[in-house]
Formats: sequence, structure tokens, C-alpha cells
Amino acid sequence: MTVPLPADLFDELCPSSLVPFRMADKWAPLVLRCLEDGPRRFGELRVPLRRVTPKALTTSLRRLERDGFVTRVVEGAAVRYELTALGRGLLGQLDAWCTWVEENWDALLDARDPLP
Amino acid sequence: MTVPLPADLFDELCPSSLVPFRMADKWAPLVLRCLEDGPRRFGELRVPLRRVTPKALTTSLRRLERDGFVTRVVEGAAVRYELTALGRGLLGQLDAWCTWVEENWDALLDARDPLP
DNA sequence: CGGCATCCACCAAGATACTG
DNA sequence: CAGTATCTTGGTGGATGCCG
Repeated sequence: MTVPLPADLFDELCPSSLVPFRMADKWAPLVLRCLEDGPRRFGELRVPLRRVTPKALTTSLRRLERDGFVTRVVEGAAVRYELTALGRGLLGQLDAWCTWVEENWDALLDARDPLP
Repeated sequence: MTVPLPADLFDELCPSSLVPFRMADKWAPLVLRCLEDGPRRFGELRVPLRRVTPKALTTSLRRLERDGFVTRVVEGAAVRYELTALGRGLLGQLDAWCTWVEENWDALLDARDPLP
């Protein structure tokens, strides 16, 4: 079985307004990352995403489901969310973004807040 | 000298809501593509982007300038917009998106329909 | 030519509280 | 546990008209 998601999986400032990329909605990239290692329940997602209100998380998950990136499966009392093949494909783009942002982070900072 | 931008550079339905990626704002990816082959004037950009109001185009350009992706240079009565090195780097990501969308277009279409 | 001013509709998204 | 229900706000972006 998969390891529980750590509460500090994401940086406090993630996502940042300096990042010019957006995927689906504000929290979708973080949700996708949480689902990378296998299906998760709503409560599991809330641990690393504790800054996100339940409503916002639900909205994000519903949209990901509508667009075919995530499936919502009810198993008795429990619910699990899982990546589809299409959704898993988004992770490649996400990795590319992260790489680009890391490589250009200083330039992004300098451009946004030029030294006097 | 660069060739004038064709009026039909972009598809009528571009950008589409089926594309889960966003760069800066709605029109930024198209603007960046217009600047790929060299500096352009405001009026030149308006040709392929005739569906975009002047205000929206200005807003997009201002934001791209603020974030360090584009420079705005006044040359007497004329104004030219040009990609910075950082902005040119965005084109790589844009290419990656286009490739991904083309490869997954049918899946995106199929996935969107089933849900109410 | 290269915009700006104004008004307005839409919706993403947060705060807060509550529920089957 | 897995969400809903309201309320409210801020920002994007379209429509229209005007300007130096």
C-alpha cells in the first residue's frame, strides 16, 4: 500500500504568482501530485492540502473528474480518487514546468522585482 | 526583415476550453507566438489577434512586460514589442503543450462528454 | 497609429458554518 | 468521513466609445 502523504509535501508558498503556468485550476497541480503514487481518499488529500478549504478541494476534484483526469470511486463508506491514463499524462507536463521554473527562478525574481 | 503576420495564423477556436493549460493570461500564448520571429508593433499583433479587443491585448502585453517576458520599446511614433530571453524560454513550454494536446486531443474530447 | 476610459458580467476562490 | 450551503470579494475579460 502507499505511504501516507506528508503534511509538509508542499511549500507554504506553493503555488506562487511568479509561476506563469496554470493547469486546470489553482490547486489541480497539487492534487495531481498527491495522486501520483496511487488512489487517495478525500481526507488523505486534506493533509498536505490543509490550506485549501473543503469546498475548494471538492471543486477542483469535480473539475478534474469532469475533464477526465481523475475518477471518483465510491467504495461503501469510503471514496477514492484516482488518476486516469489521461490525467497521468499531465504529470509529464507538470514535471517540465517544475524543471523550467527551477532553472529560471532567479530570472523570474529579478524580472518581477528589479533592483533599484 | 520579418514577414507580416498572417490574419489566419490562429484557429478560430483557439484557445479552447478543452486545453487544461494556461500561460500568464488568456491571450499570452498567442502573443508570444506572434513575437517568435522578431519584434512586432501593436498594429501588427492586431492582425492575427483581431478577435481580441485593444484593451485585452494591452492588458496582456503589460502583464508580459511586468513579468519580464516582453520588452516595450518606443521608437519615435512607433512602438515595438520584443521577447526577452526569459520570454523566449516560454516558447519551449508552449511547444510541449501543443504536442501534448495534439497527442491527446481525441482523449480530451471523449473524456469531456460523458459527465452531465 | 497605439492606445485609454468606463461599465459590466462572469466566475474563481476564500471565509464561515453546517450536514448525512 | 466526505463533503454542502451561503456569502462575499477580487480579478479576468468582453463591449463600447473616445483620444493625442
